[in-house]
Amino acid sequence: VIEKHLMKLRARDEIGTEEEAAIRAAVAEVVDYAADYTFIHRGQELNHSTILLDGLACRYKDLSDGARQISELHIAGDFADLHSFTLKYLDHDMMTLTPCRAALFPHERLRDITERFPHLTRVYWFATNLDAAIHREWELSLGRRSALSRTAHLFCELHVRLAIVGLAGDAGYDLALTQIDIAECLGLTSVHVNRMLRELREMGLMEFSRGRVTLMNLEALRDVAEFDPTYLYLDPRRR
Amino acid sequence: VIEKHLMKLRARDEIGTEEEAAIRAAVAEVVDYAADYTFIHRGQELNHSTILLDGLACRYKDLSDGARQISELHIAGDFADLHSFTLKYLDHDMMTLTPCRAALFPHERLRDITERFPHLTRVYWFATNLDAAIHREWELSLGRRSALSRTAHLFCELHVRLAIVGLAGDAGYDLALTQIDIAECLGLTSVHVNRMLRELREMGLMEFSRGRVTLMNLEALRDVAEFDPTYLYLDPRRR
DNA sequence: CGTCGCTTTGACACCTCTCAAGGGGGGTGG
DNA sequence: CCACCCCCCTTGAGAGGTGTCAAAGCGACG
Repeated sequence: VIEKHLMKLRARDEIGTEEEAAIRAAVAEVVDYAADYTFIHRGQELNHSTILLDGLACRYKDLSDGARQISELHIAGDFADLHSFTLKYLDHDMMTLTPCRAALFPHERLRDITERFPHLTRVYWFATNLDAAIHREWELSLGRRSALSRTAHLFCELHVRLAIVGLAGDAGYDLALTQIDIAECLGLTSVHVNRMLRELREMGLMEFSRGRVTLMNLEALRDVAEFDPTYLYLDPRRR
Repeated sequence: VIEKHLMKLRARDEIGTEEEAAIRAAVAEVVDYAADYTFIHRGQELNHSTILLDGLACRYKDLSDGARQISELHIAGDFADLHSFTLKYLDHDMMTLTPCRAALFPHERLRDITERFPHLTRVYWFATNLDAAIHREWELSLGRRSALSRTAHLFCELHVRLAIVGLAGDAGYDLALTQIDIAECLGLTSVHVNRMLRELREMGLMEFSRGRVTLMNLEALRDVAEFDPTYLYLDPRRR
């Protein structure tokens, strides 16, 4: 069930067979969530972490006027809340955006892994640091990129991340998000996201329609976004 | 030399005497950097991490037109680039904003710690997750808070973080930043930061002048910022 | 005591938001 | 099977928040 998770880990480091066995053994339960279901509430005490097997989920925070900011999107294979292992409770909510299947990983077994597998511990530590790197890139987008560039950047990031787990090709990828969801990632309104998508389409770069992203000119799209995949750490110089 | 670092760790967890000794023993060297010195370049291979002993530093990324976004500020006691231990190279630059003193921590000794001290390993893993939590809060600021609220929020965060290491009191704190630096944290121009600071001053909330923050009405400032310190994880429910 | 960088202020431009209205598609119930 | 309905998408017009440009003031340092 966790093949995509292993694909993601192996894109950055080697995972031995004993380590793989330990990961597989740590899965306690597989659960299904409906779309738009908040499966972790801020402040809630947690004793397990969640690997996303299928579907799209996100971390988000909001303000008193209801404005919501998604701080990261999660795709199949992501350890969506691995950080809860050391944090014990989260500062944000986690929500599904589409129907999702997930594997639950008790913290107790993670702790076991940290005491028996130092290398695997570093691999998982790395995974949470990768989430932080994505946060930093989004801070750059939110703070300094124009709405058009920021929109292009999100689709470039998802293209790379989905390709790692076999869910994207050169032509494009499926992405069951609404323009409202995208607006909440980008710090824009859905009205403006709509205008930016139209502009990207009229520029001949990409199209997003009915849950499908069609890449018409990836290179030009990356230029608009100033997309540099360094922050996704696919160049494994480690160990 | 690392007293502030220990204060920061102990604000969130217990550190035993053996662990403290291991930390002290891991410091290889103490160095001084001038202000505005980029001490880590993106992509550069790293074999040590840096604890900030004194001064202010930051992580930043920039775009081709020169626009710069600071993704996190670091104060005395912070392990500024602990994440480089698992990442091996960084996706961003690190720069001093004031003259700084720093302790260098070879990755080799950190690896040693991860193999001998599972609890301390989790403490340091937690520390990198805390940085990610700060990134998420900044994403919320950059994406959804107004310029005024965002400005207020930064000063609330620094007040809490500096107080943990004994560098802030109820009256205020020293902060040797320029309005340009603040603008680069907030995704604004320095001109607009200046206007927001004037507004906060005229509202009787706080004043920032010549490297000194004076808190005139902290409660009201926090209201404007919608500041909730949960994301700084000062409520230790763990272990 | 001059210089250079930072701060402060004003006027104006522009990017993105707000508000509003109509269109479309898929699911659900009759 | 059809019709309705509810989201979501799309587009336009106008408002407003923040950026740009410019100039003067201030302060620290050599």
